[in-house]
Amino acid sequence: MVLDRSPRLDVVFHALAHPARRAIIRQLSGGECNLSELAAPLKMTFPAATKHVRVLEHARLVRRRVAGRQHFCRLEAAPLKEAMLWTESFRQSWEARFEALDSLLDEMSSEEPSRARRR
Amino acid sequence: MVLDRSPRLDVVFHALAHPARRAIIRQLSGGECNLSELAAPLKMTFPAATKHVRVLEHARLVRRRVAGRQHFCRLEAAPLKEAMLWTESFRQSWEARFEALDSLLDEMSSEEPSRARRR
DNA sequence: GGTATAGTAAACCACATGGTTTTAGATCGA
DNA sequence: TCGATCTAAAACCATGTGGTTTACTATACC
Repeated sequence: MVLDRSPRLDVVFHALAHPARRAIIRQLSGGECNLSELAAPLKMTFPAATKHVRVLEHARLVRRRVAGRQHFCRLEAAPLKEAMLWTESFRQSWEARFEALDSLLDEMSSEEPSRARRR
Repeated sequence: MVLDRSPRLDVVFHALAHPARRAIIRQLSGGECNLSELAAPLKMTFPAATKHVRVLEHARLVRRRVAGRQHFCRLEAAPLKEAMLWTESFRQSWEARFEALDSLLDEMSSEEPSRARRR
């Protein structure tokens, strides 16, 4: 059972609530990147971008590996899974309204992984 | 395809990032409630609680129906579905790390709806 | 009509968030 | 060693968030 009163869910959902952080997650889903690579596509200064990475780390959605002067980041799926479980816990009571979800997910699953990427 | 740069995802994830608002959603998953019923279990003043309801309305997660002096609220599944679709868009690239999710979801689906409620 | 009830609105407060600029430190390569 | 590169850290600022108290409006009930 996933509890509503969960500080972890607080920070995970908050981390997902900013487009720049979702873009970072999207980019990291293609593989490890260092901070400069992550900051480059974002329309903000480097310090601002690294602050967003810190928020993602705090939510344990991103893990950092230091190699010399470069800091490589990679995704961590577990917290996202926890967030999905919370959402999924309503499936029973919302079954009728969720009826179209399964077919949509099936569509996406049948797509090529590369087609599922954006930009 | 679900875009990272989506104001709707911003407000939906932000709405989900507070335990009081998740508790409201949880309560509404059991059926329509008026504002007093929603505010009662929350450890805050009534105006604070109704502000949270407004945030949920702004995210279109909650719809309001006015009947006399009472305002009844009910859940709206669509935005939550959109949030789940964004998360699901990583399933392909994270397949290995998501491997345990399906079985967990199956477990939950086999539970009674009433057992899936909390508190 | 008068009173209790359901909810709104506004003013206010402390603190968090998201951004900037500037300064500084560590490491790599020539 | 020296300069370029990668990142951190700090100070600062505007705005947003989450909460309160107080005052008000509108509806229901006796």
